[in-house]
Amino acid sequence: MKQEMNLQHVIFTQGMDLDDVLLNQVFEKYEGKFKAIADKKRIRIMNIITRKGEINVCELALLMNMAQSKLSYHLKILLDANLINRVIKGTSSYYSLNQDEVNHLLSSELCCLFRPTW
Amino acid sequence: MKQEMNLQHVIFTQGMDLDDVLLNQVFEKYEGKFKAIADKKRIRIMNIITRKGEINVCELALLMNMAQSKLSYHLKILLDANLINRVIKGTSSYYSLNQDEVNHLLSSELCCLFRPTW
DNA sequence: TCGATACATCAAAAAAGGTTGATTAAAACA
DNA sequence: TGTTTTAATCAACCTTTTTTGATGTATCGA
Repeated sequence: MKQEMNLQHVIFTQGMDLDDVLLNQVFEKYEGKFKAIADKKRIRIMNIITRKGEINVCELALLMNMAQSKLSYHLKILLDANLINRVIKGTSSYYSLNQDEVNHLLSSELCCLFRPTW
Repeated sequence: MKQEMNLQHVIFTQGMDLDDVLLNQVFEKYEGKFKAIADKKRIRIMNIITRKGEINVCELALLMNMAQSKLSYHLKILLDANLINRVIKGTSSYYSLNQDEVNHLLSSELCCLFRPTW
């Protein structure tokens, strides 16, 4: 998912000026964030995390009615996109929303879906 | 991409209360919009359209350095998600940004990428 | 009417993403 | 130390999305 600075990238960026290269990096950054959020299961996960404030995989699996491995897969995608945070306590992983990141990404209306105050 | 009101859907929504069903519809709606924008080529298309105000496929193909059929494919995805508008003039299709939709979806910072005033 | 232009659409192939069940690893506790 | 709990990871499989090159359709000008 994440674009490496590989040969293809180098070839692609030849003949582009600096502005274009920088702009392209911005596009790639947002592509990653939007890909993470572009899934109704993951939107629902974020919504539940928001309402619970903090939740572990076990409890989330029950609420989502979803197998643990599948959940871990989706949580990793959200975590890699920096949309959620993880804190490990004992054998459990507790996840919470990265409110700042979400606020900087989504419209204020949309953020309602991911705000504890409702 | 678009979820139909099929048997699976009906089974899925059994045992959920009305709030859950409605919330799920919201999640599906945003899944669609985010999927459309979760691609750096399409983000770049939107950015170019924004700066040009209005542009046809031919000119866009030159600027993007992209085959016409591929471009039509991506434009259709953005159009279906209601993120851009199309007006047909003669044999040409002119595309422009759906500013309202974008504003309701993205943070004001992010909207900068899709505002003519820069 | 006969090309030429502009664009959408199609079917097949390739690439990316998601699911599944099993395995691994680390902490907790008897 | 042996067992249980929690969650991450893996490989095989399946599904969805994207690319490709070709074809279809409508408009325009000669």
